[in-house]
Amino acid sequence: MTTKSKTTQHAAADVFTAIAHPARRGILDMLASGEMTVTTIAAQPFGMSRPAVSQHLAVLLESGLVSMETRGRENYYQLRPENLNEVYRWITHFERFWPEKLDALGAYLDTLEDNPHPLTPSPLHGEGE
Amino acid sequence: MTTKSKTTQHAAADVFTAIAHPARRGILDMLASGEMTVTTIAAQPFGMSRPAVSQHLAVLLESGLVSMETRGRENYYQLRPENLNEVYRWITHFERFWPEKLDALGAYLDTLEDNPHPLTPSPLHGEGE
DNA sequence: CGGATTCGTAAGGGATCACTAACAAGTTGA
DNA sequence: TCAACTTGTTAGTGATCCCTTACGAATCCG
Repeated sequence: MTTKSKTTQHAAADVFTAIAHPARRGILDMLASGEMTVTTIAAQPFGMSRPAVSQHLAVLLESGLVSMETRGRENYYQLRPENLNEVYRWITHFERFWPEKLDALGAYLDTLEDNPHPLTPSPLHGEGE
Repeated sequence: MTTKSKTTQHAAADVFTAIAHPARRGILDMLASGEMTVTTIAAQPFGMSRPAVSQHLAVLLESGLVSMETRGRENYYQLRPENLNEVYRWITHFERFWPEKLDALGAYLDTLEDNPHPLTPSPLHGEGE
């Protein structure tokens, strides 16, 4: 049912907004090395407390850029780059200024969208533009 | 340049922040069809006044995503996709999850940064969905 | 069982953003 | 020169964001 107010801080799950914050990009960069817990991420010199990291992770989670898996008392966050495809698609929109090599990748990401990983809850890529 | 307080509203010229707003992306989409004036852009059903568009253009201008050229009493805004390369580069950072075709384009955009040739806007290409 | 972890979330305040209305400066054409 | 047009900018308000502190729930280990 798309619970609207889940985290009290934000209402939309826009991917562009999610990657707008440098800390959020840094978190995604870290997650590219493998799944991590909140404590591990917050241990890095991000300059903010663990709750702040947790809130950023909530934004990333709702935008679909990361996924969470609870194992014991630890929550492991994993990168979910498929949902980055919305940004990629938009940038590809300007491909007429660039080489056409982008087109091939765009098609590939297209197939990813049709056949996502079984873990992905696919939280609606609406936002018709 | 890099005058800090130029528009009173923002302080940073972050490209990620610039493309975070849907209206700003819409403006960039329009500019992909060719250079336009503020009046032409504001004439589209964006749902906001001309000053609002002007302020969004100021953000885009400072982020380097667009450039302005004053001709007579009209200001023509042109798309500057090379500066979108920062976003593209970051997304490429996750290329290990994607095909390696991205790498070639990244290098090409690198050369674009050094040699920004005049872009060739296709007037009215009918780029709709 | 009880203390130590790990974590998400509520509450609060400070900062920034986004928009509208009003104004001032520069340009065009008669 | 004067009126019309195009534009950027300022002031001001309402909303949103981001972070910290504090708290409660759940889990692991001795």
